[in-house]
Amino acid sequence: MKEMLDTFRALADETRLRILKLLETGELCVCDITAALDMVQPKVSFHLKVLKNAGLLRDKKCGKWMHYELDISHILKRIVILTALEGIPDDISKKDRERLEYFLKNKHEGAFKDCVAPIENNGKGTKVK
Amino acid sequence: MKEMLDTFRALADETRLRILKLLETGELCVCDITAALDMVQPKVSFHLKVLKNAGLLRDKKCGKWMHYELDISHILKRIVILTALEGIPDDISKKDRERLEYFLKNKHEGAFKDCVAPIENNGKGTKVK
DNA sequence: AAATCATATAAAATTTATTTTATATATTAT
DNA sequence: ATAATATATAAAATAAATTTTATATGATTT
Repeated sequence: MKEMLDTFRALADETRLRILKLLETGELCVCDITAALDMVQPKVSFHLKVLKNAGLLRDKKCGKWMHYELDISHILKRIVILTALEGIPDDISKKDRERLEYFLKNKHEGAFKDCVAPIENNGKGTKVK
Repeated sequence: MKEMLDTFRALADETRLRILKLLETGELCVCDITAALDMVQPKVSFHLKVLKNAGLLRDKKCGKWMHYELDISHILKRIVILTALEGIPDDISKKDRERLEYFLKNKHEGAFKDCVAPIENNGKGTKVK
């Protein structure tokens, strides 16, 4: 039951649903998401951590950036995620995506160049070194 | 998004998942659920209200009893409910059901005799008279 | 090597959710 | 009519989650 609860708790927040929606089309770094949602960075990091601990996201280090992406390894989680994404109306997620596109245009080049292997998630929010 | 969030928030609680699991096999009154979960009645009423406001339950008055049952009218909700129920391990829900069976055996007869039509749910927790 | 950038985390402040306790209302039983 | 039962709700107490603010760490650029 614990894992189930973590999943539902992770999905029970507007900010986190918006993050999942943004990641629908592929991985993004924290600053991308921060720009898209127009929020302060520690807040975004907090929510990313909740999603990661629930097993809904995976992260990987890319130079000084940390990339996050959906983890749809379990069919159960996938159903829940898709159900969640289905319910997000266009007017909110559209604005998020517009801010993201604008940010990406002005973003310094050289990003994405030296990504390392995904960091394993031990389910407790602490990285395995 | 509001409705989606209400649904996930409603599912993000162990007590409420246990209630949904109990209602899987049919409607029950508040005292049945209270006995099964071994909790105080106002607590159970509180959680029933959360579930009802999220549109996951319907209620109907049966004499002095108030019966609650799953509302699986929307396919989306149904998927989420089923996903939730799937994840509840047997050892917890089995105990709940044992207490329920015991309570039902000793319950005064005459229940279920004069149920009235389901009370309409306006989505805000207040009954439509 | 110093400055800058991206991110995480810790602590405090705030908000939201849950639980408890007491009580009110309606229904049924005596 | 009175007592007992089933439930809801309100208020207070408690607990949990979120947000803010400040700061630390590691990577990159200059």
